[in-house]
Amino acid sequence: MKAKRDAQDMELQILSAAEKVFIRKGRLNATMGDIAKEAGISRTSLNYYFRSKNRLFEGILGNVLKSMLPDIKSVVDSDAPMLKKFEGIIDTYTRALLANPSLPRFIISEINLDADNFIRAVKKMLGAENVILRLRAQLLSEMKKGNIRKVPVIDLVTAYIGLMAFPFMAKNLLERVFLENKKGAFEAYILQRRTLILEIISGMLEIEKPKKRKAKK
Amino acid sequence: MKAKRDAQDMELQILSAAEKVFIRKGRLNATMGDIAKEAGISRTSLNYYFRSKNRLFEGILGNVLKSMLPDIKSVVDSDAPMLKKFEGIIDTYTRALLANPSLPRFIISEINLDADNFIRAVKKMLGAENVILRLRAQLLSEMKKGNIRKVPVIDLVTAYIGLMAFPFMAKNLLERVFLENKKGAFEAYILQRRTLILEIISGMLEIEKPKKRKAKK
DNA sequence: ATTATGTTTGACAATATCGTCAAACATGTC
DNA sequence: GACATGTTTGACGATATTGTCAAACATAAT
Repeated sequence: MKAKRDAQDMELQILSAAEKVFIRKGRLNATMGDIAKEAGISRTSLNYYFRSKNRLFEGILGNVLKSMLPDIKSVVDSDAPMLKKFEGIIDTYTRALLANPSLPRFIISEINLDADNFIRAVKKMLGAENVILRLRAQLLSEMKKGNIRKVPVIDLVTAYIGLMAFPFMAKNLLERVFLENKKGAFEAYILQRRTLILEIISGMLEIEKPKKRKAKK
Repeated sequence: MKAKRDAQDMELQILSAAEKVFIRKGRLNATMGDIAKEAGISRTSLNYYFRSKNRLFEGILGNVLKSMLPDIKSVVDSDAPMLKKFEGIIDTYTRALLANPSLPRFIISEINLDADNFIRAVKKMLGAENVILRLRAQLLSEMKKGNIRKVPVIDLVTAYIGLMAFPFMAKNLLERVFLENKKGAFEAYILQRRTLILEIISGMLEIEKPKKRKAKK
């Protein structure tokens, strides 16, 4: 028979192209033509490998989630203090997002198209040894021990992701309004920003009482 | 002639419907059919009022930006201390976003479709008495006076908007993962969250030195 | 009632995209 | 070389969307 090797290569090539296009334009806006062009084949040939757009999307969803969940195992499972872990996590995600700046937008778009499917896929990806759950358990344990302040996990999650992801979603705006369209300025800002994020997370977890502030009814 | 009244009403009705649909589904994904249905008229009739989808979109862009820039003039121009102002701004935006939860997603989508047009439209909307610039000037002045810490404005902007907008973009996810799909839980969380955001912004602006933290090369 | 003006609609052509098919093509195997 | 198997492509029909037109409709002024 013909080169089975080539076929596998082509599949990978297509998946890679599809990943790029899907992430860049979103599931609905990306067309099979776009993907075929990106992969350097005809649209019909693309359909030969993946009978439909949905099939193709299913095919890449796992890969995309993998880049969304970079490897933070070693950090989480280390015995460094919690804040050191966050430093490592922030570093890892910063690198992952710089390599894939459209990822946050893609994920938000997917969450709003089909949240259930998204959650299912993430759970499947995390598998049995769920790093996120482990991190959560560590946080709760440290809170109980009084080593860090008791903060609702949802607050940590929304603060961390919001701070981390927002600049990427608004990249085009930030570059124009604050960074004078200078090449490399965005990456520099993102790298520099790690300190800010870490400080904010630290502030949330610090054991000292929050400043006096009257609750608002 | 025929009722000019009705025509104006219909235009408003259409603009309102278009606003809803555009914000909900984004500019590209919203179809003229969707909007016509939402407005309760035929698609052809919609084309009678707005010759094309782009015209219609231009028509609503101003309105949308208005809800994106709620009235914070009274707060900014008051002589309250800076942190009090932020409290007011956070309150105002919380209300605006709860009334329009899809707005952040829409804006991010627009920024990525045509950032220049977006910026142009915002500037036009803000006009001569640009509240945002005034707030910025106040911030810089207070920093100079030493009343608040010297923080790059871009850091304040990305932190504030990221913290403010992210939960709305991930609403579907948060409701499922953290809020057990309880009705009203999201709104309650958002309201409660104002305190967290204010604390973080306060932390950024507080005059005391940032905690010891070695810069990362 | 007739007319003029403004409004609504169904039908149409143009375009874009999707998924399928049969035919052409390439490359190993005999 | 002939065949079989895997790959690529052009062409097609189906569907969705857009913008336009002429015809139907409604209402106010005469």
